[in-house]
Amino acid sequence: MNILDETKKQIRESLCDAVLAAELATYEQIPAIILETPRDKNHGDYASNLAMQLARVAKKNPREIAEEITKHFNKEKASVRTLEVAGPGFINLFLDQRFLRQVVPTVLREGAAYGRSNVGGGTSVLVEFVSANPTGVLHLGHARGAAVGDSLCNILDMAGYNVKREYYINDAGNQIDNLAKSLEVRYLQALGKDAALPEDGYQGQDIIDIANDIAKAHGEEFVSLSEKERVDHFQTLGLDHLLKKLQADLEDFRVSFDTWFSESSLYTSGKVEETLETLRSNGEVYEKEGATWFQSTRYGDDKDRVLVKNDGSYTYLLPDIAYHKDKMDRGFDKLVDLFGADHHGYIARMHAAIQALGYPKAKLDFQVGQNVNLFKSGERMKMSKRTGNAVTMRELAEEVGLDATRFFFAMRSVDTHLDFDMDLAVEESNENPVYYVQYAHARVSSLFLQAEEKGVAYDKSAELDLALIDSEKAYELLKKIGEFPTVVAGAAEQYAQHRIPNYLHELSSTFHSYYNAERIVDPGHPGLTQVRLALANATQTVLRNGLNLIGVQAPQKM
RNA sequence: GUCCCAGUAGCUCAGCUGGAUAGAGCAACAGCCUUCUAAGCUGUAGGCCGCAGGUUCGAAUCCUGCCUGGGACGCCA
Repeated sequence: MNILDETKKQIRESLCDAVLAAELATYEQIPAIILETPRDKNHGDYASNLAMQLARVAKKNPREIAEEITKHFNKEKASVRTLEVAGPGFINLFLDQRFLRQVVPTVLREGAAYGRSNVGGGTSVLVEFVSANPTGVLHLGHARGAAVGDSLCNILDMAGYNVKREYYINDAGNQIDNLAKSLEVRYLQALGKDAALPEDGYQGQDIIDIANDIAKAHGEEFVSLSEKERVDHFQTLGLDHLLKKLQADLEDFRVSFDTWFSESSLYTSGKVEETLETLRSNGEVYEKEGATWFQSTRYGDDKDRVLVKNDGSYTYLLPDIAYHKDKMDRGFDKLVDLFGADHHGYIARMHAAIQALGYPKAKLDFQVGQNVNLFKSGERMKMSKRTGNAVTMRELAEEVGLDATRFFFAMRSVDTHLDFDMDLAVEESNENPVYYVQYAHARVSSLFLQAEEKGVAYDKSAELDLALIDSEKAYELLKKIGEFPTVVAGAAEQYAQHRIPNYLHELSSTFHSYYNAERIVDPGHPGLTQVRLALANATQTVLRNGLNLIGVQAPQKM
């Protein structure tokens, strides 16, 4: 429990007590008390609309009610300095801000753990994200998914959820066969033999590179194998290579997964069959026109879906259902799927599927990342996987910088379309908000150096005279720092990772303002210097903790 | 035609599940460095919150209908 939340809770209780004392309503009649943070400082630190909500019950006008509540309110207990009745009946509460000073020792004590809360209550969550087809390159959309998903997981973790990250590998089906065949052809070509790429084969240079490597290492070793053996072999080799590359790309993007789940393992373990049988015995499927259909319309889908085609093979949906069944059976309290807008039609059918299997719909949440458009030299870059023309995740990070890329993706709500202007990000990089936040962090480090040079080095174990903190700017900063755990908790509950960058920007702004208003390192006043450095240190800790959540570095120097 | 997302300052976006005079960054304008990092600070200007109804004490926020832009609607994945 953090200081701000505790104070708010205390205020709510005091308001409740005041209503009862004034005999305005019974306990049962009192609604959930909402404390707003007014935009305008003249309206206090918090404002409550309680009087307006009680107008009906008490049969009095809201202003009158507000006056009554104010009269019976216990100010000392709730750290409230004054109360005012304003507007149509708002009760504005002005805090005795001195309680905020406790934020400093709290942050210094908790350090990297400051911001943790237990709103998650240990709920286990499996977040699946990226899950790009291994035969393609990670492009912009995946970069967004990777940045958002990873940030979200970090946030969930800090808010007391038990998080696991998973990548679902589509290593079964046509695309992989195709990969194997393409690789085989390139291998034969590398050996100077005559072979033609299948019509829908993979054109990419990476396939050629892999084939050349294999040819170099193994020579003609595989030529004598039967075609089937050869293709199988190339499938394993190719996949292995692609996965390693994928993993490396993601690691370099500061994203790592707890599990890499193989689609083909669902076939070998018999889980695909098993899922189909379960659906069948639950009476959720029927046969029509030689195919097997899942009656997803029962659960609100637009139309029924084919699971087994009339040639006997499975559609992508069946293994995907089996995959979600497997995830459910692994005992997670919650599953989160994060993917691109092009798969949004998938939501209804997957929700239908898990219900048909007997799991509650609410256990599976979806986050849909809207499209990313890349602009370069004022022109929109067309995305194309096949021609290899798209800007890849790696290229983007290299050109723009990893910190800026991650911050940029994290700062936008996932469900908005995103225009990524590379020229702006590269050429005018100092205008990127990430630098503003990092600068605040580096500035604090610089303060410590200054203090040392001037003989008033920051002493972490020094006794702090917190009473020396007593300015409006300092209180604003303290309040902002105090909000951090609540911001993290809210971001977790709403899957709103973008609130973290926004918060960090606000915190930085508050700090820069404080920095300009008060001289922190002042050799003439060692005690004051210590307190102010402690406040700066607390700020820096929060900046660092927040940047960690979104995978951005916190530099000591810029 | 159906479904999803978006529409808020010139541009890019916030707006904490319904609150008071709608915010930030960039761009524009005016100030602030012999003193801790000017990648900073202070101030000014800039708005029919797509449009029209509805719900109520109160709507950018919730409901309905339209308009515009993006995406999805396969026995592809």
